[in-house]
Amino acid sequence: MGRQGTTIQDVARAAGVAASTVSRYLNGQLRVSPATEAKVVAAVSELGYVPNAQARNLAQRRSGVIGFVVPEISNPYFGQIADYVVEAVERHGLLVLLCSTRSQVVRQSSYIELLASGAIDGMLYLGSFRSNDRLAAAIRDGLPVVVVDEPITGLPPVHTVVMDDYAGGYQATSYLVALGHRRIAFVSGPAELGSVQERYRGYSDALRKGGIDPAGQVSQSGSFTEQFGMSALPHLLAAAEPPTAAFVASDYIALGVLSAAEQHGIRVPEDLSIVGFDDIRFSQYVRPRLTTIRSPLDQLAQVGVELLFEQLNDSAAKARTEVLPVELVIRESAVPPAGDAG
Amino acid sequence: MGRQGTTIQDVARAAGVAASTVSRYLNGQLRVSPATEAKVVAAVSELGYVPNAQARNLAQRRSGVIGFVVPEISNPYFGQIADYVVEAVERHGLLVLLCSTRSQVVRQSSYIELLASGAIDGMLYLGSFRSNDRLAAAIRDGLPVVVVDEPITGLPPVHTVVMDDYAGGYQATSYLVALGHRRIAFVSGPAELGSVQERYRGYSDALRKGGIDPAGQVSQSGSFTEQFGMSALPHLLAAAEPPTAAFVASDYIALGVLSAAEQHGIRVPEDLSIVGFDDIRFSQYVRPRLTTIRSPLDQLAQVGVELLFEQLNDSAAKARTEVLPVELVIRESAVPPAGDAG
DNA sequence: CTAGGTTGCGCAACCGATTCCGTAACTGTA
DNA sequence: TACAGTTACGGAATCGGTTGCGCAACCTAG
Repeated sequence: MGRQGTTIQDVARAAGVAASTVSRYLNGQLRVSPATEAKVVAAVSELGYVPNAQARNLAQRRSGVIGFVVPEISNPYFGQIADYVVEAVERHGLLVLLCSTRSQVVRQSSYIELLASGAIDGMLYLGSFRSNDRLAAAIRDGLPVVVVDEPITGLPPVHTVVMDDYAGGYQATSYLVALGHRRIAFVSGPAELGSVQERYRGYSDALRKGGIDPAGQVSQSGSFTEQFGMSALPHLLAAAEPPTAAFVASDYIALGVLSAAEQHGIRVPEDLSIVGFDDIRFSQYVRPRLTTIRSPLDQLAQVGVELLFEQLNDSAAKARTEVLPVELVIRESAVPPAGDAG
Repeated sequence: MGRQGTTIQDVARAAGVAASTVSRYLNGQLRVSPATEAKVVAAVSELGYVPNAQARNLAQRRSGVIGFVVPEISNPYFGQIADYVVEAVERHGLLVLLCSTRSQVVRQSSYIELLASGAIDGMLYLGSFRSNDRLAAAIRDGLPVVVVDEPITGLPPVHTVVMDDYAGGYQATSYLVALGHRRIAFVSGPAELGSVQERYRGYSDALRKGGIDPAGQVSQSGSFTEQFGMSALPHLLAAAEPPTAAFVASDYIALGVLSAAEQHGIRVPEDLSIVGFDDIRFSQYVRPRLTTIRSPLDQLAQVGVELLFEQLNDSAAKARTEVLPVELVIRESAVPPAGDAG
């Protein structure tokens, strides 16, 4: 596999031709005589020659590989996006290298540096931090980059693809308001994230539209984990007037809330209605099945990859932002409040 | 970021020294005079120099990167392993590049070739096929490889880490037998996989130990998906004497079975007891909570990485196989059969 | 039969680092 | 003061490919 040093020179020697001939023939840039072709083919297969990708990349200044940086590949939400990205990129004939930074800035920077220093032709970036200097530097140096799912600040203009978090928040909350709820909690991930803020804006606007003051509602923000969901529920219950519904802007958190509710003897949806966000794969397997906002992960990946290739082909393309529509999926976890005809 | 050609030569020129001096200084292999140091440091930071990884790898014949090839990164089971691998490798100071082949042989080969041709120092491989020629070739060429989770045939001797699938099958089935079940179905993934076969062996032996003939039981094999689980349930019910329990050797499949059971009006565990396999993150959020076999993913990753570094440090180390113990986790999805005192 | 245009292929420079080898300047000892 | 032993650094080869340029040998047309 090229590791033990079967080089193009070895092949050339074995075939009795020049290395340049082997190279050009292998890259289809040269028609050779049948005799030469036979000798080269024989030498290649006999020696088991595979070109060294590093050397090729170095000489060609391209690699045929796209990098995708992601906070935590074990999170199925990101994992799903990753596979969609892989699929979309491979349709273009390139390969994808995935980097899981496990949400550590220092790792993020290491991986960005690794990828940006010649290993890839372009990068998709999904970050869980507001900004990243290394990323900014890579973009300034001309690396084609598309930011997906979570907007990043402090960057040169860059293609961006995000979900319509505002609309999602608005739809979810409007639905609860329409069911008759007046005390609707907001539970979500890190408050500093742009996506969380947008969901909250949507939530607030929907509340106001229904004549409800957002300021009077209980609101919790933490991390996108079941654990946080479990710890958030008691805070909701502790309110003077506990909410009858919650917009839990992440299905993972919602899973935790569901689990904690059962432990606390709170029935969902009878005592507490819940609308989630993302429609992860498992939302339809929990009981009650989760009413949630569906984020189009496949589109996120596809559009992101398209924008990246656009940039690859025309590096002067000016940066733009695509906002993907989301959709309310009605299942069983939200109903009219108790004592209400709905 | 090295993309627009800030080379070590540029730095050398700006600092008024030779490229070799810059290189040695940057790699800490040379003490330089304070004056030189100052000039180099200034030049590096002013030009924003970052070494080209390809060139470095080429010259050093090492990359500081480990590759991990996985069938489907969107599958949280694999995603979880991936993050554990990343963590373990990073403790050694190296980085990890992930490749999701989406279970296609041709992709697998592409990625193996990409990685093996100089991009990485070693590889962890998790395959969903019985064998892979490219992998075999890479190993023969001296690439350090550790096979994890699923044994692969047709390979040169290679370090391998797997779960104790046999013991898992045995424990799960013994538990059901002990509860009083006599008709216990077996449902699992691709029959050609070694892990599935081992689980079946454990299942059969436990049955025989309980005086039950495995041949008389209904058995279904398909893919590791919820969909397959949903389609498998009707086949169990169609039997002349439907089973009162099922050993579903994958939690994903079990989720599907659970879902289908509800649609068919079958109560779990009252009408049908279920024991799963893997203890995925969501097994505790479904209702009933899944009784299952816990696979130690963290250990799988750790041991795999240790074996890999062992090989990296001593390429003559002889291949060995580690089998990791699994554990029965008792929750709610399995109870004694109806009309039985237990 | 020769001028001009292919076709097939080799030579050598180059991609951007690392590293072996060598040398000038400096330091310490006799 | 001369000599050996550092110390600081430069030159050039090398890693394994790609590619611009050039040159025979062959083919076609006049």
